[in-house]
Amino acid sequence: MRLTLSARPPFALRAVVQSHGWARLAPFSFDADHAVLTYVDLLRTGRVVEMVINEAGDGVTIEIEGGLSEPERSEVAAKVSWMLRLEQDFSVFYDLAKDEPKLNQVEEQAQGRLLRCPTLFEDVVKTILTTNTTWTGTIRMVEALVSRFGTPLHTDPERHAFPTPGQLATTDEDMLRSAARLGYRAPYVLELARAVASGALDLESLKTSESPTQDLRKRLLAIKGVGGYAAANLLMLLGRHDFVAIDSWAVKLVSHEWYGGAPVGRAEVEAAFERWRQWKGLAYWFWDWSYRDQT
DNA sequence: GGTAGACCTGGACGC
DNA sequence: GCGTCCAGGTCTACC
Repeated sequence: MRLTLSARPPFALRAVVQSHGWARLAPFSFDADHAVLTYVDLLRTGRVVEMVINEAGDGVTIEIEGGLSEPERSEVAAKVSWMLRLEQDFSVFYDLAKDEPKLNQVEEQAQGRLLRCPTLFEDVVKTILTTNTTWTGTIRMVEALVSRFGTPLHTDPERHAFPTPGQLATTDEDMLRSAARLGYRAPYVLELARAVASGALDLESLKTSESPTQDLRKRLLAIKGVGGYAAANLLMLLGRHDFVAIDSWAVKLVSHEWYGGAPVGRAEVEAAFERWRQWKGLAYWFWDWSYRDQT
């Protein structure tokens, strides 16, 4: 079965996929040669499907093996639209970026959309697994979580959907430490999964919340394992770009760009992008750091 | 509000 | 092959 979805222009699937590393984390995969994004998902009906997403016309097509019921079609369309931010409008950011040489490429290259997972739960777990580790460590931990706890794809049992909060809630800390090698992050992921599974934490409601960004930030910071860096990243995924996700790399880049390599702190990173106000997160994200491979 | 130390893993390095 | 050191954010305890 094939679904077709249109996107608000400008749109480029490759730009969304390459916006950050999520496409390299299971159950995503990306065929760079053919620009095909795939994602294995557990639908509400209990069926596991592989979404094969291609750019086509002014949007994307989604191919799924076999037929889909009408509720399943609606669910797939809504999830892909959310994951790729097909409807998001970046025109204000593009107008601001036109006069900045380090950002004037963003509209032409259709940058602005950041790939995200279908649930905020999955985005939060993955973000926690990016903290205090290397990128290869994150890939390894996510792969272990998915393969060990996720529901397998019927047509390819080697591939699995991302585990639901309920699936993770029934495990224990020792299992997360030994089977997925999450280390000290294990209790954070377990506590989050149990809170969401029990209904004590309605994480998904944040996706449509109209609360001020500061309020959303406070709610994210209340999650164990989510600090300033993780909260800023998650706000970006929620479409709120008011904060820069300051990690050691951000500090290094800002030091090199504005301070001649001298040591700087969080305040200097914030100050460097202050003029971009509600777009400062995106301005940092898509700043032309082309010299960085030399740093 | 600011700071120090612990948390855990894997990679780099020296022997 | 083994041991040591280090990088990576967040939490807790303490001032």
